[in-house]
Amino acid sequence: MAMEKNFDAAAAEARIYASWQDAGAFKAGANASRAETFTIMIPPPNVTGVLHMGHAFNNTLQDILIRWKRMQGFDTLWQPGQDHAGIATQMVVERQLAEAGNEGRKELGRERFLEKVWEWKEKSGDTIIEQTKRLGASCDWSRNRFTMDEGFHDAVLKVFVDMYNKDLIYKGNRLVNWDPKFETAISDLEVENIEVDGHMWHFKYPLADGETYEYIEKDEDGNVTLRETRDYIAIATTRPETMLGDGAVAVHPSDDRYAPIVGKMVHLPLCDRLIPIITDEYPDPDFGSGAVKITGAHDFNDYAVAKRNDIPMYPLMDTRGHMVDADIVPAAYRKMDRFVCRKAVIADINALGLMTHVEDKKIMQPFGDRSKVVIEPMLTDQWYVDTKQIVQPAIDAVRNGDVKIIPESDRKVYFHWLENIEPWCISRQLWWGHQIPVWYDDAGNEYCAASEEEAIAMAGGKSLRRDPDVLDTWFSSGLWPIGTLGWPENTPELQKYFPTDVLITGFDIIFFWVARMMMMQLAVVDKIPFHTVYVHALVRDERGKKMSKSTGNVIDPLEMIDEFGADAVRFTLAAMGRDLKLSKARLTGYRNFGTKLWNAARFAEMNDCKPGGFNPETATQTVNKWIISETVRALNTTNKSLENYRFSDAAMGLYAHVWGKVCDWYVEFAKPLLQSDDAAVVAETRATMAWAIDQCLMLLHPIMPFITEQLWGDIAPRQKMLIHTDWPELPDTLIDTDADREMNWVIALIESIRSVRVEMRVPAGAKIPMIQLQLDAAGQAALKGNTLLIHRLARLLDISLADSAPKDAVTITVEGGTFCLPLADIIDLGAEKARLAKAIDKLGKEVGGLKGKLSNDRFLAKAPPQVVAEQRTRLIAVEEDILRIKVAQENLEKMT
RNA sequence: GGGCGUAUAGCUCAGUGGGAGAGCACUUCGUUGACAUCGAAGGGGUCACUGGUUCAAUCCCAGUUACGCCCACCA
Repeated sequence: MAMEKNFDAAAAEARIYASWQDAGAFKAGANASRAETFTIMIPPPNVTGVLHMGHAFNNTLQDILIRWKRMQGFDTLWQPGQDHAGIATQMVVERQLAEAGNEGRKELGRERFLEKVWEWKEKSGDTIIEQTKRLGASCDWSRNRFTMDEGFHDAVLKVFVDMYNKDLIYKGNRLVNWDPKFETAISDLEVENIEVDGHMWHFKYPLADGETYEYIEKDEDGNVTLRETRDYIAIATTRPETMLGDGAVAVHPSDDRYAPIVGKMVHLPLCDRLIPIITDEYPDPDFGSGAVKITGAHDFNDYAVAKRNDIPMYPLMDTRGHMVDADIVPAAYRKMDRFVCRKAVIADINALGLMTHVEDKKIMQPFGDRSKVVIEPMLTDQWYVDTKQIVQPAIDAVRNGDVKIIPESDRKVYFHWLENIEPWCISRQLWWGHQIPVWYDDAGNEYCAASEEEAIAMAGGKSLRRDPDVLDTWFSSGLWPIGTLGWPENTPELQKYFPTDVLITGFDIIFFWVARMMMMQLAVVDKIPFHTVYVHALVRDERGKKMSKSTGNVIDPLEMIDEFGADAVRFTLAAMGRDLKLSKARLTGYRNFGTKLWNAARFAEMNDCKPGGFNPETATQTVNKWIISETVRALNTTNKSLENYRFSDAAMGLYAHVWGKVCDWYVEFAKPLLQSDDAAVVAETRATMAWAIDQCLMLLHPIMPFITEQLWGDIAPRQKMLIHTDWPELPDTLIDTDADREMNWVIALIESIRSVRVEMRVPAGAKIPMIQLQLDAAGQAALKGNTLLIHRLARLLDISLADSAPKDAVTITVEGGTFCLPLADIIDLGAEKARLAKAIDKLGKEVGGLKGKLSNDRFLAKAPPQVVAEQRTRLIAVEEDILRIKVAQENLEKMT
């Protein structure tokens, strides 16, 4: 069997993935050889979603950990699933219906619309699963769950009922963030405050009955700066249309300007209504006029003021943000859209001569994160989780270390939010979702139960109607860890895999999801949902911009997989570290890395390097002992990096090992050994080569599963697929420091020779002689043991001995010795002089620094002895090197 | 307004209280029996600025500047 020249990722990936699945390789507990479990819950993507780079990144990290632990023999479970994503999905389906020219949601009615959503879910729900598979994700798909599965649904309702019964969930009439596009309440987290260009309109509200007062403004020193008689109070607003719902004008109690008129009434323009001037701590005397119109039903601050002062609140708008058709709104404005109404109000205030001026102003405006329309505070009945009652355990668990958040800085973000938590509005006026399990009788009494039958029974057989609202999607995803494992049944899986080990997620859902899972799991089963939360950054484009469809800078992971292969995409994502700027150049580089590995394996195959039965302890050749040592180091680095979630360290460490050590040096070193006359040397080197490459495949498998699995099978018949092969366990006793030192010396010598050759413009193909001038015992041993390698890699003709350098020779210094290359015909004296001068200069600076330190008494007195010794040793080495170069310089002088 | 974070080579980023690193890009050379998706050799950095702690600071501390992000009800 001859290996292809390249790994044809496109052809191989699907086949390899299928072979894993056919073998049940991903199943919970597959390949388990120990009792310890390792569990990860996938952050469930939207069921109608498509895979984007964020998913690709997130899933890659999870898969790396799962594959690593699975190979180590842990009883692993990577639990996959999808979220029903209430608003997002309802939005998608509504858009689909509209595009297809079908009846809309309202025309269809709730039941038929939900049928459409389920149809859509069945049709498109597998898309993201198939896409996730292309990435190589080794989830246990046989356990795939959906947040609206029957069992999951039951769990969600049970939690609601339990929390309702414990008064952790209540219904309240208060101001909520209302999305006029989707016509539903949303939670604080779903509101994005964005700074926009806006205006501040300054109005006059006339005092009732034509009353006047003396308005006096003073500066900081108490000097009067303005004194006039006014028959009005000045107010300012960014939202003039809300004035129709004003219930009062508030001023600060300490504000002397308005003291004369506190308690008096003003005539609300455009409305036939008198409203009082009240005092409250809320108005800031230094801002605007210091007087604030109070619209309790349409502003969160005003709501609080109105509550405190018992000011009536007048809801002005309907669910779509249109002015209501009711007495509170003057006839002219009824049914108007809120923004149309704003213009009309401004025009009419102007016409009345009550507008003093308009100010251009940057204002913060709330937008729905999905709908992108301006959020309207609305007074409605909604269901709330009384988060303050359940938040403390979630704070404590992180505070006391039961749950680790990585990186640490995100702990602060987590604490800050939880310590200032507000009640969580969980009802949505949507149709797609878990319908709230509360029924009402005609008198309006509530019956909360897991089923209609129970509710009716509770109501004594009365006929009931169910609350039409559904739950916030995050209420159900907050139960993801226990819900997917079969809670409330005490399933074997729940007992075994819960609490889970690590949650890998983006920082953008720390509040939405992580914090809520913590609160919910602790509230429901009194256990933490996971031991560790690894929070990663957002994937950005190469200029650091957030990828978004509207910016048009989205890099589609599937296209990247098509172009570069899943392994390259995975390696790139793993290697990028915490900050994620994605570029094709890196993808190309890591695709090339796969090819490099492939070619190293081809080399091994061509040279009859067959794995099996090799015990690295038995290696005798220094070169082989050296690569074994390096392999142990690579293993240790990989383990340590992955244990600490240092994915990029793991990836880059393996890159450096495979390319920089195995391919650049070991393969080259092995070539002469493989041609040795000594059959034992050939056999050992073949075995070591095969072993070293096998180790690379095993270590790389979690990051690059496809190419490594393919090579694993191609190289030899195997007992098990690579995915289930035991992760290497190599003792540190295999690290041979003598071999290490020797090979590093050899490498340094070869590099020096090569460097001189290039600088002296020796033709790359030319073989040249080298003269050994002086060499210590260690050097002699290293040289003797590796003559063949040095000859070949430095392209030497021979090595001879001499006491002094001949004319026209270039000196090479290495630790413990001096060599020279006689280059009579080619040497460029000027270039050589410059080279030596440069080397001396560099070393001279270092000597200066070292001597400075070592002659400093305070350094000698206070620095640790070990550091002092180090510096001394180093000084000696550098000085020796300088000496050797000086000899070379003298030689050169003699020649000229 | 509050909080958090970042500043190291042209680019993207590692890193450590004691000799400044990697990948990519760049320059020169190369049909070396695995690999041109490659090889060899190079150039390139006041480690943002200022001050402090220390025998010693790119690293620790304080401040400054710039950028990024999160949270927040200034009408």
